[in-house]
Amino acid sequence: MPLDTATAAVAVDLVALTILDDELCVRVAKRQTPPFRDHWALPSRLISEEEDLFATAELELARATGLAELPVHHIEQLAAYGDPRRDPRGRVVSIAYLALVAGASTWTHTPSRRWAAVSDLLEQPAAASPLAFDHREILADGVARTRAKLEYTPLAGAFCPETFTVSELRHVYEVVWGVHLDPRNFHRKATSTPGFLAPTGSKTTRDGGRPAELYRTGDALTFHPPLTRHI
Amino acid sequence: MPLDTATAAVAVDLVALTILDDELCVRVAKRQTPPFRDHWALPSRLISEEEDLFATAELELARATGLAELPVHHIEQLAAYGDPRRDPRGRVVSIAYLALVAGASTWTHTPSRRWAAVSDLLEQPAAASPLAFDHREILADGVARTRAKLEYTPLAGAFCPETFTVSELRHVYEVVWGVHLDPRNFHRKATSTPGFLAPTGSKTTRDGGRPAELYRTGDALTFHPPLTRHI
DNA sequence: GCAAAAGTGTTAGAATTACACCCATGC
DNA sequence: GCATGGGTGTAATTCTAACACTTTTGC
Repeated sequence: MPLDTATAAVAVDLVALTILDDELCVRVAKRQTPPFRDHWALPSRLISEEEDLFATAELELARATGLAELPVHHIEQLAAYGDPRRDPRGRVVSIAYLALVAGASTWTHTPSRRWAAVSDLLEQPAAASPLAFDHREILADGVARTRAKLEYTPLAGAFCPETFTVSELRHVYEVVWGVHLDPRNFHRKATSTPGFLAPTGSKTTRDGGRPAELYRTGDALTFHPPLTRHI
Repeated sequence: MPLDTATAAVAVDLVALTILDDELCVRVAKRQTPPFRDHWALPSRLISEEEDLFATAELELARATGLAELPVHHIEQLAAYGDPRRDPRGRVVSIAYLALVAGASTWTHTPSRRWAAVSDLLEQPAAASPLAFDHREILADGVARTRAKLEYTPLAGAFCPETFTVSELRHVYEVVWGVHLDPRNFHRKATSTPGFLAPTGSKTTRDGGRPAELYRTGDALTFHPPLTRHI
């Protein structure tokens, strides 16, 4: 089996999500060159000889967000996309990574890079998508994965600063799932699920009203029974 | 961005699972050539110019099982593996696919291809694994995915023939999860969860005792609340 | 009849849901 | 005081878990 046959360009594409102004947003870059010139695209980089896929995704996250220091974040592999015609220039297999980041803000916006509302990008049918290549499908997969994992993992904390209140965490769920959750029942569920939250002992009044306990993300990988987003 | 830079060999690796003699088994092939000569390896094929990743996995499943006609099965993408040193011959990025198949049997065994018990392959520590490359890790990921998806999808049916009884389905859960389930509660849960089972109207006595209803896999993609494997 | 597996009923406990209600701060 | 959000109590309902019991076949 000679290894110089059947090669392809291999890229890492990034679905970097954050929450901005009560909206789930994704980092996109405007394409400067054909194909899909002036369309928005997910941040992407070809793999180098030394880096593994995960490291490549970390590097691209740092570059794409344009922040000197990466904020709290979570990265995991999403899926591989390898349709022979997904890039008109040739065979490109992309490994998509899903990143959830906190601390994004609109002042990282430039004419060619921004946080775009996911709902705006996905509402168009695939044929009229403002996104280049198959990036609409990749984004949809990333959003679906995120919605699902909030049910049974403490991942929502990745959208919050280092320490956060139960309401701030609930707000993440409400934005990502697009639902309203009962604050009292959510509080009880979050604080009583082992490994969901780690108490810090501090409090804050930044949300107004009575001071709220501050937590860190807990160490559970998954929990049972899960939270439910189904009514 | 010239596309002829940074290419890699791209392969599809297959974690094909089945249930044989009350054991979860995976299809493996003995390597005839270095590296890892005489080790077992997951079925694998380099992508061709025309096929997409899913089609490549289907082709490899047909080849690896050696069956003229593929039995009932389910295939989904598992993950991509791209460590630069995972193959000593050069950079190979593998997209692993997970296949669950029914109707496997020991008469497809040859000296170089067989269904091997997953427990035997995973019980050794990684350093002493009988599996080549990073295939132990890929197999472990595939088994973990399978165990998880049995909780909230009707996927267990993919291990059964076209039509099957509730006990046969329960047997799949017991083997894959390595637990004992109460037949009466399982029966109630399976038959009352919408989309889990589709009645056929037929019965069978092949398991002995009172005739049992035969079902097909239902059309639900996921269900809530899930089955639980936690005690 | 007897063994074996299918399937139903029942009950205690756990989890979810929908609220009423009190608490601690800023103004 | 009063508005605001934080947090606890509680009762109705639903889900789970354990197991007694009945049904329908083969032998």
